[in-house]
Amino acid sequence: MELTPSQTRAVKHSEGPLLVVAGAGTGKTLVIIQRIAHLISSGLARPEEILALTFSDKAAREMEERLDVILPMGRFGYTISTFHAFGDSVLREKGLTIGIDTDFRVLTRPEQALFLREHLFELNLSYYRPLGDPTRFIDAIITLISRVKDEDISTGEYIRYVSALEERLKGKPDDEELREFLEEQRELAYVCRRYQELMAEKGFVDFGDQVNLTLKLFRAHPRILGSCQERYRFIFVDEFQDTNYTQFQLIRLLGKRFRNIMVVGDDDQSIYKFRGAAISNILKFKEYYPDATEVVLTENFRSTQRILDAAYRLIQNNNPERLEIRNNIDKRLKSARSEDIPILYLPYSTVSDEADGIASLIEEKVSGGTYSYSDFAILVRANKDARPYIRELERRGIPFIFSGSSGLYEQTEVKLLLSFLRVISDPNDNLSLHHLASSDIYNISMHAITICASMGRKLNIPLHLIFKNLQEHPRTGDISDEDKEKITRFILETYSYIEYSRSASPGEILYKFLLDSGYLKRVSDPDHSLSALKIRNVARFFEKVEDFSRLTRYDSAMEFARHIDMLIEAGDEEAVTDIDSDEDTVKALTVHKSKGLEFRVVIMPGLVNERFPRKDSPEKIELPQDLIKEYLPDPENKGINKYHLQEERRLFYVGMTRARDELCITSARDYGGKRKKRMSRFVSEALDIEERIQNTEHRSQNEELRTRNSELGTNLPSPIPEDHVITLSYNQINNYLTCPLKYKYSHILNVSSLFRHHLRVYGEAIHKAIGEYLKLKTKKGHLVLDDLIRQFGKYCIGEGFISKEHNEKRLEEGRRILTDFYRKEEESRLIPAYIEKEFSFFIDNNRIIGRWDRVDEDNGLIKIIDYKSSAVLDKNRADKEARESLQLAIYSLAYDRTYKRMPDIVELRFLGSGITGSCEVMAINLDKAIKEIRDTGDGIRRREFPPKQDYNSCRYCEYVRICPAKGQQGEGGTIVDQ
DNA sequence: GGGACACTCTTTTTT
DNA sequence: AGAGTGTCCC
Repeated sequence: MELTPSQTRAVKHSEGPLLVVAGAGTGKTLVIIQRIAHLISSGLARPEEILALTFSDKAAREMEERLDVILPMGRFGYTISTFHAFGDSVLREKGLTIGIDTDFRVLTRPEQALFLREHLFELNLSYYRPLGDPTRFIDAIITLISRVKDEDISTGEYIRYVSALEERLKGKPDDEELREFLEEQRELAYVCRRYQELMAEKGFVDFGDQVNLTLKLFRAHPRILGSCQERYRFIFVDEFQDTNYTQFQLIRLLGKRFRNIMVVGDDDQSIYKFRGAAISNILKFKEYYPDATEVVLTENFRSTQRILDAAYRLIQNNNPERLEIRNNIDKRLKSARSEDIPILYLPYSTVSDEADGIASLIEEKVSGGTYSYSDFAILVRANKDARPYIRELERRGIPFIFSGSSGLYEQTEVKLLLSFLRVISDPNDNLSLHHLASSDIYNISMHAITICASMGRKLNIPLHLIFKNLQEHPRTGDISDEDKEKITRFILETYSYIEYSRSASPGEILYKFLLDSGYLKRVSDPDHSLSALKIRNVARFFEKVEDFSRLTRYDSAMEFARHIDMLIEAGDEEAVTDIDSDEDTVKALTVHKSKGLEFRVVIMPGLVNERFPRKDSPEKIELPQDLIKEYLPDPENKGINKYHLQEERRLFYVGMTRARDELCITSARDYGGKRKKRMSRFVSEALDIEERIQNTEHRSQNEELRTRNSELGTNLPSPIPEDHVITLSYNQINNYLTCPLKYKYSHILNVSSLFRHHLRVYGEAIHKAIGEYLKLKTKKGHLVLDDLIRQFGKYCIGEGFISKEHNEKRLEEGRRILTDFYRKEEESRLIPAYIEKEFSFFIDNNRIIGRWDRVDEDNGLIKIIDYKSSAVLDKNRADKEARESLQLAIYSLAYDRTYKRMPDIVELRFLGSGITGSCEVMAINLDKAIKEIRDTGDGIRRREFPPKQDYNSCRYCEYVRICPAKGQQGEGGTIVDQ
């Protein structure tokens, strides 16, 4: 290929620092490769003097391959690798010099989380380890640790920073805010240090270390550094705008001797701030290297001029913090192509119209003959934004690949294998047993399982034992002979797998299971259109099994089941499909993933406010500004998320410049929420008004009625009649409102796990203890503090706690709370009217049952009290909770119906903090509560249990692991099997 | 112009 | 669950 004059200038550059500002599609990798080839073939450099650094393995591989092509015999000796791989090799070779076990293992992020969790109580934490939810900050802490390493901050530095804060506080001891900040920072600084020590002890290293420790090593050992400097005479960095502070320090150090540093990048394509990228590296490169040669590449070989102009118009809005301004250069891209196709902007009224319009557009263009499916890419801001468009493609049978980064563990076939493994390693795991029994492998009817499950729940016996001793239990008459047979077979097989698992590896057991059950065969049925995908998913899962086998000494199913569960809980994610497919399919992917790729037609949907640009969400734990060495332009101007908006704009820029021929951007007003969405500001920044107005004519004709909801109406069992009484507790109502499907699992199918969460164990123990005390009090008796605490201690133990230390800390906390409680109660001479008194009343034909923790009567005022073991710290918030509590509303209604008068006051007593939230009963919205009760009753009568896939509903739901609604929205081409 | 309230979103990804 | 933003009403 012929090089342009500026490309040639970069390629022929001989020595000294070189900055190549290479806009999108201007051949930046080509320039690196050509220059390397040039240096080698002209004898200016020997191959082993070349060090080229990239970010991803893929980029390194590609560069190597391309270099191979043009340098057939110079193959050997040069180093092309990622920053991490380079650091890794240095550490393995020389790590001993800074006390690193060179046989270290690199922990992935979820492994780090697990590691931290394991050692959580060896860390001196309080604020960042709340006892009610000790693991809450683990992710945030790991992010912080990684940020610290990206910013080249040593633990010593961090601790010195904390000392400085201490000094500052001494100056103004009344500054509470500063004190609090100091305490938090102190915890964090010491966690960073302790983490590092613990990792070193175990011979672990994390990704951040691979670069950071290498830098540390070079700094500590000038001789090693010197020999590396001597060796790598020419250094190349691709995608320089994505380097973080530490990486740049490493490059500077390595290149100090010869200063032959060539960096290639585009400030307008810096989109990885969230993982530490320091755009200032490229912006300030010329300040670090004033003598640097600068080459600007603006000849674009990819897109039409229209697209480039629009992108340029957009990105101008990031001025003046751009190289174009700072270095006074012209970055306007010039197209090497002559086609002129208008950019489409299509505004729709609803998402389904939008999805429809996009699918139609693709179909039309493909049937027009000039395009094939693989020419199209749908670029979204976030993975989940892709859902509606993918669903429409799927509905129409348009082949597509969605390159999500997660989802493997949510696939039906993988979930089943997980359940199988859990059952094998712990047959008492009722949830998984239930899932496995009802799967289409064993196909036992829901009816039969439900009978057994209720029996198990009542007798508090694990489900598998009910299955095993079916005859011994009374109500089994209701189970058909066919089901009985299936159950017998199921339990026999399960026990035999358990037996087998004593001697076999998890891989072997899984394999046997897949063969024996015929599942593999069924899934590989060629008539089944999804078979290939499912097999791939199963295969991927097997890879995970093998990884485990390779890395652990205990290669048993039980270990594996525990390990993988913890990994998943720690946030391990595996993708379902691969974007690198040659098949003729439409590609759907995030803009981030699209970086470096190109497509003939790029479609960017969902361009509305709050989606693109997305609003800023700062890190949960932020690194203090004072510790950041990276240059932050104009730190004054920070708050108004200007940087964030700029980064989003660059992201949009990257998306637009992926298009070769056509760019189509779309938006809708209605995305399902109550509020109508406004068009993204980026649309107007990219297109001028005329273009937009012209495009406004373009609307989807397809306003047909969507009949999606009708799916719900079909095939439902007959409803429970109106006149039939159903009984509900607050807990049931609450569950139904959280998620109807959760209600079904818990109260109809009776799937319950024997596992009790630590918060429940603790809460119940507190309740039992104070209940005991108060009951005695009403009987004019007295329970002494020691006994109160003893009562509590008896119940506050269990497997649910993170560790023994966690349990002990909770016991301590409970003792403190109870002592407080005791003291207050002893002071008060008020005798409760009722303790744990039961009630029941009707709303229509819904019988509501429950019990009041406590009712007081004081000077004719009736007060209903409910105890909470949690800690709400703010009185206002506590009052608000009391006002909005469905539970208290129900309790008030119950009191009114029972005693024909309303209570006067209701209270939530948060024992954890000693704060009481109270409100007059008048302030409670009873109508709302009644409506919620009615809705629940109606839904249950209609037997409607649709999953409510809510962020929060699912986050803390114990059924997520087996819930069929998770991961079934058509991602990766999977459909719902129902 | 401000306070109360309603609504909406809780990414992006590599090593 | 919690924070941030938009809207409505005075």
